[in-house]
Amino acid sequence: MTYATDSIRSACTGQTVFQTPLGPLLLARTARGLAGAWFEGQRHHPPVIDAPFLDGDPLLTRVGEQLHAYFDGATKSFDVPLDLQGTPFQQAVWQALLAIAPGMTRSYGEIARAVGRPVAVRAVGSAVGRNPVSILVPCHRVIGTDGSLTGYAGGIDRKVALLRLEAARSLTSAAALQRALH
Amino acid sequence: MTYATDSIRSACTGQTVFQTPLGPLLLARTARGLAGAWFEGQRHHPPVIDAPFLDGDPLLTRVGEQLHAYFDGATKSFDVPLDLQGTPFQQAVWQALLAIAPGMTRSYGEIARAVGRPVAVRAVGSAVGRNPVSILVPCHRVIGTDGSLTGYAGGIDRKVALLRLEAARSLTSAAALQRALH
DNA sequence: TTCGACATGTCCGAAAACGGCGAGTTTCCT
DNA sequence: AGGAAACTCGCCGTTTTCGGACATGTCGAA
Repeated sequence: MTYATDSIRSACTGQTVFQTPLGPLLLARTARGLAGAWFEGQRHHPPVIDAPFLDGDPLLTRVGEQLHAYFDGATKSFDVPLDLQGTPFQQAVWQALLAIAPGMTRSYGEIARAVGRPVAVRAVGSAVGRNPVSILVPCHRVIGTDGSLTGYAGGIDRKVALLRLEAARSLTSAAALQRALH
Repeated sequence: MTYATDSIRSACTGQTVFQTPLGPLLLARTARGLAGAWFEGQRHHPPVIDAPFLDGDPLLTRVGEQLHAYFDGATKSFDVPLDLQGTPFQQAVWQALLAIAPGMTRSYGEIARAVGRPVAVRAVGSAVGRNPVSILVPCHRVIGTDGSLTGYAGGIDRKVALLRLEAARSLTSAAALQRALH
């Protein structure tokens, strides 16, 4: 059975679209928490979510508010229950992402070591790329060891924008930004 | 005793040939309705029909008119009494075919489930292939689950032509056409 | 009577392909 | 000499693809 993609599609109980400065963001929830946040046209974006569009859903509304504050620069952290659907390995990786503080970055190798699979670097790359909840699970804070941005399911441009927004100040990310901006 | 073929051959009271854009179509009737419509050289085409060739038969004439309208794109549905000779299983399958609306397609598995024999998929394939009344009983609207056209007693080309004529718009049939046309 | 051939679909295991990497080497510039 | 870019290759979880086995009704041929 296919883990993430299919199980998300069927488990969701509601969805809505939130407008961000980086384009529309599709939010999807399950009974237990936020399960998806994909940019329009994002890679690995589920084609369809089998769930009704909700306008006044408390959880989704709260996510919207926090996203608003985030893009305003008022805050950099989120506080909503997440329901991340994925394989055990993916879960571990995504949890590791949640431990990266705003303004900081980690390399794929560091994440690999953090989850106890020091050599599974490339697999970490895959898992990071399949993060179902953009922004809140900060997959954009993972960059190459040499500081290159390497990739982002929503497009490198959005990755740059998010890192700039968080005013990343660590040495590596400074170098990364420099590279990304030429 | 052999079911369909023989019983059709002997029960028929008249026949005629109708010219279509896809080649000559042999029409055969019984006392109760249209019993056969085979393309030239079609698989399972009865070698000979023991019935006189009729020119002015009301039923056959009516079928001809409706076929004319069908190939002109003026209509996609037919309204003539059918007398389908076959086993109970075949009857059930052919009835299921009649329930497929023009422009839609079904998979062999869906038909199998529709007749209450979810695992008799392969038998459904046989039964569909032995449909005695081409076009009016829309066996051309049955395709593989993966969208492949798989087969047609009158030749895949004719199946493609019929589906195109009906401007099938469902996703599966779109994929099917794409495959068929390479 | 028996047997084989069909206009398929599902399930399962195996194998191959595919990445949001990184370390090491080579190449090609000052 | 140095050092940055280009290239190679191994790493690994996940996904996709592929092949085989099985189930089913009917008909024609041995």
